[in-house]
Amino acid sequence: MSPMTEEEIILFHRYVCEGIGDPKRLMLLYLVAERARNVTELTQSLDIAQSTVSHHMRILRERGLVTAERDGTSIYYSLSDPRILDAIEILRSFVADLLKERASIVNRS
Amino acid sequence: MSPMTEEEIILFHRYVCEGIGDPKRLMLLYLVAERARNVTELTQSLDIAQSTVSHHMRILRERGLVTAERDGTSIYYSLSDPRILDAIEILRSFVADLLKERASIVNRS
DNA sequence: TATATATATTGAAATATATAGATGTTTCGT
DNA sequence: ACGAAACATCTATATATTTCAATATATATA
Repeated sequence: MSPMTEEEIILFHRYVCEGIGDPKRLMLLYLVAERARNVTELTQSLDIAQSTVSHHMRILRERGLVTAERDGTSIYYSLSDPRILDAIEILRSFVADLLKERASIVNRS
Repeated sequence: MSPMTEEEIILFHRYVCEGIGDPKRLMLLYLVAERARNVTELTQSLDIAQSTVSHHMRILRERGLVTAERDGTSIYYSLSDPRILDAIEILRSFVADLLKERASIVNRS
């Protein structure tokens, strides 16, 4: 739990935070974490333009969060490392508790 | 590890991703995770305008990532939940491995 | 109550990001 | 080699975000 240097922070931000820094990309990460999916499938799941999906997948790929594998004309994306979802799940439990807490504060008034 | 609904993704993004979505805020999180610090201390540590620190702390506070406690004219911020750093540390190890791997690929050429 | 200190808020400028449409590239089948 | 399908890239636009300076607010002290 040693503090990050400023340089490490910059890298961490670029690789991880920018990666998960958009709701659409989070959904894409969950979709490819479930199983490898190609761009067409992802486009259909999210109801956004194909070029937008490609753009997001490029960001995820450049940052090492997903891996791409070609099969014919399709490109299948997968989650590159289980730790990504592990961490997201921890934060997810935090948010769940936080929202519960905030809801109870509202109801108490 | 159940998939998030779209609504949960939106909330998760708002609370966590937007929170850690800036390098300066990441540094601020690490600083207040170490020990409670007031705005003046944080401003000196980061070499940015005081109003900018206040702005970032507001974002962290609104999203429940830090808690604020007044002591006289000062306001001391602390990390609100250890899980936040736990998750960041997991992702940090992922990024460390990723960079090692990419460095070795570069050197191999 | 007046002054100083600490923090928050507002407003404006610069920068970054998401998105879609159009077009380019790659691969496969014919 | 040609056409179709899948994906990537480019360009432009709309929107969001970061930042600082100026100002406001809150607290303590003389």
